[in-house]
Amino acid sequence: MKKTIEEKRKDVLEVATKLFAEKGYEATTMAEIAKLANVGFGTVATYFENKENLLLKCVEEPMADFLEEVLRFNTQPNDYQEEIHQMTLKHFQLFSEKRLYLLLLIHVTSQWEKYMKPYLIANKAAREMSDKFEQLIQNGQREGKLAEANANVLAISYISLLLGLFLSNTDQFSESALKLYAENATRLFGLQ
Amino acid sequence: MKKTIEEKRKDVLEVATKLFAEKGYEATTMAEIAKLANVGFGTVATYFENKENLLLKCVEEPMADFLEEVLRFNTQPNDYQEEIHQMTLKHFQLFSEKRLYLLLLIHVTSQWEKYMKPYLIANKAAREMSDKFEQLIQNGQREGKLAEANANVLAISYISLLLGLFLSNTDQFSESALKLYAENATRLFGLQ
Amino acid sequence: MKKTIEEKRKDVLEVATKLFAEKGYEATTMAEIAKLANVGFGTVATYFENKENLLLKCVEEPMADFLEEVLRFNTQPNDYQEEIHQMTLKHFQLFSEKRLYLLLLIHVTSQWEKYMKPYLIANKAAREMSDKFEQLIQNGQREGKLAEANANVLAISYISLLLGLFLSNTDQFSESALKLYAENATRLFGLQ
Amino acid sequence: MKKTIEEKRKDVLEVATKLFAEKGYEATTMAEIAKLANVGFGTVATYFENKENLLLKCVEEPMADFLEEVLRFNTQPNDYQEEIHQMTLKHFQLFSEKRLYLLLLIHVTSQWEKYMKPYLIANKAAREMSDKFEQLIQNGQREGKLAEANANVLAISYISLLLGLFLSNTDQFSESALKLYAENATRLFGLQ
DNA sequence: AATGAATGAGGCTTCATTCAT
DNA sequence: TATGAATGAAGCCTCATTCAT
Repeated sequence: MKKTIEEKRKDVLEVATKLFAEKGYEATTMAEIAKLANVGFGTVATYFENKENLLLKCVEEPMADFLEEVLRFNTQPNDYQEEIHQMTLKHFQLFSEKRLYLLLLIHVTSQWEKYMKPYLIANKAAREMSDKFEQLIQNGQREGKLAEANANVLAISYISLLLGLFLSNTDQFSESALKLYAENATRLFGLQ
Repeated sequence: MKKTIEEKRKDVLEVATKLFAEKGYEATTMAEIAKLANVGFGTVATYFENKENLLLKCVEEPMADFLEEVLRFNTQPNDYQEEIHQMTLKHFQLFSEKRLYLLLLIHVTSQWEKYMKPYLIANKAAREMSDKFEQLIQNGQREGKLAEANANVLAISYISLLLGLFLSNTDQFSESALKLYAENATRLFGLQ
Repeated sequence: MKKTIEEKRKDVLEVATKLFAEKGYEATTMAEIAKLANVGFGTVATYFENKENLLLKCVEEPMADFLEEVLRFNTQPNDYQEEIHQMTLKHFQLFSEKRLYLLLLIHVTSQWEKYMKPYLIANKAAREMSDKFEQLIQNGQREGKLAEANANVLAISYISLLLGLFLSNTDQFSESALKLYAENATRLFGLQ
Repeated sequence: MKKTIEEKRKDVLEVATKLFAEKGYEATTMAEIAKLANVGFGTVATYFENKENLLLKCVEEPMADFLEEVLRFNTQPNDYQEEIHQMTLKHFQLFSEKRLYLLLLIHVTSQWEKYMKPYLIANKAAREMSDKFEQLIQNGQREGKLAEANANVLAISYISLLLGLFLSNTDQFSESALKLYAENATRLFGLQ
């Protein structure tokens, strides 16, 4: 039973993302990607032109869905406590699930001069997140529901906490552990 | 005026740390390190045997001092509010100052299978930090001064926030910005 | 008109054998082999993995045919005089023709600790030769046709004479010279 | 108790000869020689200028004594049988003892284009040996004591047998084994 | 005289890319 | 369209040599 082109292309992207994230871009070879994706290694070149472009696609293509999920919260909820609880839990679950993708984003970010195009994509997304968090925070502060901290600082701290947690821990978190971390994070916002 | 061996060795270590952190281990060439450190490139090999060992020394040698500074806080202070305020400010300043070193630690951690020896060093340090933070938190909780969260979760969240902040932001923070972030972080502990 | 893979592989092996034999393994560069074999120098790596393995193949692959030719004599002939005359002539011609291969064998033998795998192959062949010569000698002695020397000593002396002649003389022997040396060697066996 | 310069120089030469012979010229490092000779490695350069010249001295200096010993036989003896018996035994003992030196000579001979100067020395010696053997043989033939073979062929065969034996056998021969081989070799001359 | 720190040329190897099938 | 044989650029490392002490 042969796979469609679209399926094979996706296999390659997934394998590449995993390897780029775990071993780094330079240390990952095209041959290794091809092998783990069960395609001939000329095929990878056919699909993605070259290695650099493959990295770009690894960063680019999942971004829309990822960002959409991250930003799926209400900046003017009736109940800030409830909204933020749900949001943090969602984020911790999502970031845990997409850990490899985040690792990849950090890689391209920390070497932004080399990976300019992927970096710009990652950076734009980070700003969008930060902006929407700020809105939520400012709205909550205006209604006296959230701590009176600098909204930008708080937003960036929140993102940093999320990233730092999944980047510096190599092993998976259980569902219950994620819940604990999510609840803990709400304190940043001045809740509880 | 010639530099001593010790000075040149230190130059090499500093340059290597910077490049490994910014560009990644694989993407950094020995020739580049040598050039920026103003030594012939056989000299790097003379000092450090090989690239892998150079990485190890970059991680290993600064660790003792770094760890000592990070752990320089009192786990049973009279005034928890004051102690934690000072501690967080100290940590944000220190992590900002040692940003490159932290980047390097994250690199080896995120690819721990490849960089086993450096990873073990980084990991041991992380556990020591986490342990001492936990002690502080548990003591504070026993006296009713800190939030009743799981101490381990809180400690790891605090470290994650610190790491995440300096890893995902490529530019320097001003002294006043650091102060804001530090104060903001105290909320994690349930202060203010 | 393009060469087949098999032809190119053989070209590389021949060039490598020649250079390894004439200049020594260490002094021969992969680039030199590739150039003389008219292939790109990555190609040599594609065919043979690495230099060490190339040496192994140079020793290994021609051995079966070579050994078969060397051992093509009758250990119980009717006419020992005739058989040994023909055998020695054959051997001197063969060793002259395969001079480069023999040089290579001596190289790996004289540095056996470094070239373990090729050495074992060469050594096994040497023992097979020696064994079959001994049989011939013992049979001839039993029938009173050959000198009453220690058979093992005689066999090894014969091989040594063959090897020594072609190793220590850098230039080619003419057909008539070979005949002279061959006849001369029969005296070792106590003939004539 | 410090060694004299002359003693240290000799140590270096001996170590170098051993290593050049066993591992080959290219595979032997100056550092290794210096270490085994218990001198600093700049010292080797001070004594011998450079590696190439060290090789030359390894070949050159022992040659006079060696040649003198090899040529110490009478080309017009009263008893050819006796003289040749004694000569062969002497040669087999000497070549066994100087096996490393002979290996070295073969090395430089088989790569004569690279090691021109050492090669010329070795070659000149070989011709001197061959010439004196020829004289002995021709004299013996004239008196009807030796086989009527081509004297040059016989001389070269004899040298070849000696060289081949010690080059292709990696292990030491016992005194009694040497005696067997020596006696066996006399048959080449038509004795016994 | 003796040493070894510093150096960079050159080799082996890896690997992204090209191209003919 | 999919493949992998062929290629050579570039990196790490080894090591002979130089030179200041």
